[in-house]
Amino acid sequence: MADWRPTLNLPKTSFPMKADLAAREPEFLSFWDRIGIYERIREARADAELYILHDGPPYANGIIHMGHALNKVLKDFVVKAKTMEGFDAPYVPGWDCHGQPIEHEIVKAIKAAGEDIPAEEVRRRCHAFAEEFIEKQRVDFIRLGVFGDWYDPYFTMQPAYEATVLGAFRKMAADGRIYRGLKPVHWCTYCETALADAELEYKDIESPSITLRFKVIDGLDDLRAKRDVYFLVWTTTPWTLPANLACCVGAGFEYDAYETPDGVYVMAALLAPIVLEQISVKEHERVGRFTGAELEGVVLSHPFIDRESPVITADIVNLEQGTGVVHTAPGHGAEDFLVGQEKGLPILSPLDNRGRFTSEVPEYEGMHVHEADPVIVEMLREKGVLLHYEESEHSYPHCWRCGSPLIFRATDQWFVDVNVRDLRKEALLAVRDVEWVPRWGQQRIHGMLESRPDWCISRQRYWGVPITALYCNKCGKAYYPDDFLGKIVDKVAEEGIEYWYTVPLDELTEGTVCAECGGSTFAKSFDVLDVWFESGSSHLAVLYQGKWPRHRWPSDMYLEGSDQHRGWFQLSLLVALAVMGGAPYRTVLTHGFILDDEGKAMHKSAGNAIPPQDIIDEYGADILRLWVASEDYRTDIKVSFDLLKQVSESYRRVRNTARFLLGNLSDFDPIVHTVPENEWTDVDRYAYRRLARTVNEGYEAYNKYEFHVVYHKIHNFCAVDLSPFYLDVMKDRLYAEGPEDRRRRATQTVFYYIARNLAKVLAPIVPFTAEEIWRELPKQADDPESVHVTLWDEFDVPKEPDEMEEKFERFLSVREAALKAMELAREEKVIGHPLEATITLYSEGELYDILLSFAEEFSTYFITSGAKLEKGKPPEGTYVSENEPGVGVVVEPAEGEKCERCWKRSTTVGENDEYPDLCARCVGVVDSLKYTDG
RNA sequence: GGGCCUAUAGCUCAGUUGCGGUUAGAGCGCACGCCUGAUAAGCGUGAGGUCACAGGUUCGACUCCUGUUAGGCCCA
Repeated sequence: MADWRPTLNLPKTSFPMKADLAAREPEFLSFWDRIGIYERIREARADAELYILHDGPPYANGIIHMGHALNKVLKDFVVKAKTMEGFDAPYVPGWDCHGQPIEHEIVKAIKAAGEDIPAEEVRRRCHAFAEEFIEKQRVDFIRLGVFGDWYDPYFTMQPAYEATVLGAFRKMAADGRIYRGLKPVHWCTYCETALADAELEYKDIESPSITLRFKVIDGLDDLRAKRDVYFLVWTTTPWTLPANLACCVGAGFEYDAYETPDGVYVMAALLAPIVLEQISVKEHERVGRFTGAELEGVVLSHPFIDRESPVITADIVNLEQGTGVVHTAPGHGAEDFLVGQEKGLPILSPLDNRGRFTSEVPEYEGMHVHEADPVIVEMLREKGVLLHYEESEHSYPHCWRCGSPLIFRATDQWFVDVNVRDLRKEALLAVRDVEWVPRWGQQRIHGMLESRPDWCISRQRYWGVPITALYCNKCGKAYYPDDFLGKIVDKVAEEGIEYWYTVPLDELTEGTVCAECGGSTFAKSFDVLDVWFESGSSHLAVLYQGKWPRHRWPSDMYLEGSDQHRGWFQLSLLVALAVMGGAPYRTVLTHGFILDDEGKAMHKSAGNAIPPQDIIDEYGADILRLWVASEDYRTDIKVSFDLLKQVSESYRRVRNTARFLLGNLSDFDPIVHTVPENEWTDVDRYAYRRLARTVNEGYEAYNKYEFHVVYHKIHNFCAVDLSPFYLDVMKDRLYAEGPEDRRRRATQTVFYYIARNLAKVLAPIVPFTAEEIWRELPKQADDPESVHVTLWDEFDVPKEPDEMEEKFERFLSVREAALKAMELAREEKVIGHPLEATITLYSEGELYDILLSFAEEFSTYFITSGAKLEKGKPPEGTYVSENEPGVGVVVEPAEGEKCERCWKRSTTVGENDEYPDLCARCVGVVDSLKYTDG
């Protein structure tokens, strides 16, 4: 029997079925590097409108995790999509370099080695540390297929950047937004230094837990008419009592007043039974009930100092323990401080650096706070205000260096006043003009801004941009006039922050006189700026400063995790409003966090983290990216190897679809063989329309940043329209007709459009695979080397499905019935392969007319050897369609013999003497090949 | 404890313009079958859902309201 295979046009391509992405992707990376893809795109879009996605800098202290990967991939989706939409979308990646975590690592290592290192060397090591991780992260980000200015990124430790940060500080100072004030910080009285949160070690300690009474001296007149009235207050830190300035109640809680033999006691209603028991009061009678809000304004007297302590409402009160009345010392607690700020309380912190009471508390002057608790408790007992005492164990912060218990102590700090020039109000307004994706982002940041206190911008650390002020040695007043700061900004721009540390003091202070006291000697400030102040200035350094060409202020988009509503989004906004008078972004897009497959947050410490590198090694960056695209990032998203496996199955479907298209284009040259649309067959037109809709809807979804919609559209197009229908049905035409058959060329034309546009619409999501498809694709004259330089093609299609589509959808529904009928026939062993069958469809009415227009191609669309349409009701016992009532399908074995070339059954097989095993069509084709092949 | 958010088949998502209306859809995976000219592919058929739970509004709720549960981010 002759082998007819050589006479068929079977698919031929070097595009492999197996992606082997882990191995192949690096080849594309070096290709992109070789052609300078980023610059290539810049050149191609030189005259295009700008679109600026400004990169939020990741912190340079570790290798990347899934959160980084998610964030950078989403950014890359936006940048690549905008680029293909026609914008010039430069992307300058950045890194956040200063700050406590890096300093902590370095200092820890120094400590472990027992070294004694000057601050200058600490900074040098921090610098090197940051550089090391920038390089590691850079390599990993590039590996993800992210395009950007990787050879010229921004770092917050670049001198120009540091100068920009100081410039922002200078501008705010000039506008009177900066002030110095007191704020409590964790303080070690032995090391005499402030500690950052990460330097705290929590240990359980025993401490006194006391309940005492504060006498009411104003308010609650009715009750006081008869008896003395007291509020019961609970605390575990008696030593902070000298700094008490208020007592807090919860506005919404209920408070009861109880008459007792010792006076009237006020406490939270819910806690009263426990408290009364504790203080051993057996006789009591409720004589009043108030809400916390009603108690605001009552004035208490301090139990042992001649001072008033007003009752105020605050949401720091809880009813888990104590009395529902909270002793409040704004100088000694973070919550107390915030309450104090809100209610306008002063800040009192009568302690010196070594933790000893100052002359502000004459009774205990010189006493160390760690000795004060028992002394104060004893005094309270003597005065008769102590109602209950016990020891209790609880978790308390200790110094990571010396291990001693810490205190909260108010210290001088630098602040940005959020009320000067209505900064906070401006922010609340600005937020309304920004597009938030998803929408609720606006509510979230608005809520945070509403309650935001002044911004404390100073830190007592080594590794950061110094607050370049002087302090008068005589009066302590800070000196930082505009011209002084201006000179320093210029120097830092050249030399970096080391300038400040190394410049001789004389050079700075020459001829300077303190405006406050006339003093002429000064000391340098060694506070550094909050790193949020630095990263919050990135828009100035990157967009405005002019170092990066083709940038402008403000940006079009900020894109970060939803935690940044409090962080970068908010602080960038404050800096931008203060310095530039507007928001630094037009759109803010936020994504959720990464969860494991059980929906639990992914943390290295929880042991459920999957490093991006593992995914790349096993599946490749395109799979990781496709996973990102498959999920709706607006909520938190899960990742697991099972999930990735699922994504890679979907990937294979799309890849194989592309491969099939490419395989059937091996003899197609678009310049020579393109067939105009008016010569296409109906199914080609329908397939092309499906392509047009998929692509247009895909671009629309890109525009709305709904990448999961793009993913599902493309996948559905491949898995519903193409593979099981158009591609399957066209095989006979492509394989068995002569190469130059006009209808075959028409289908190839559509295949070509599909493959080409599939590559384009896929490009932002799977840049490697899209490039691989593009490379295999027959080229047109002015096609660029890389798909990423191309522009998307918009398709002109009617908004609503037109008659052609509607008829086709209807036909496809009938086709389902035909397939079902064939499945039943297969079960009954009437047929095996569809080509062994012939089909008769019964229909009437309007549907008959529709089907009639498809009847000529029935056997093509059903992939059977024969098919015909009959008007009228189906005979008894025929399979009837579920979706299309009245449509019946009869499946019978096809007549004739199997053609050995095209495998269809035909009564024409055997008619030709020269080719007795071929059908008439194939005889014709083979005959014509004889002449063309010579 | 507070603010913001999430919850539809085993999995990923739709569910018709931020505003209620027949039997809640698709793909993947799974099971079974076909093919062996897309072959570590392709085709077909099928089984999977109390729309987290509980109330309420309504003629009617996946959709609106309240509460609960579970989870996330931020804060305390």
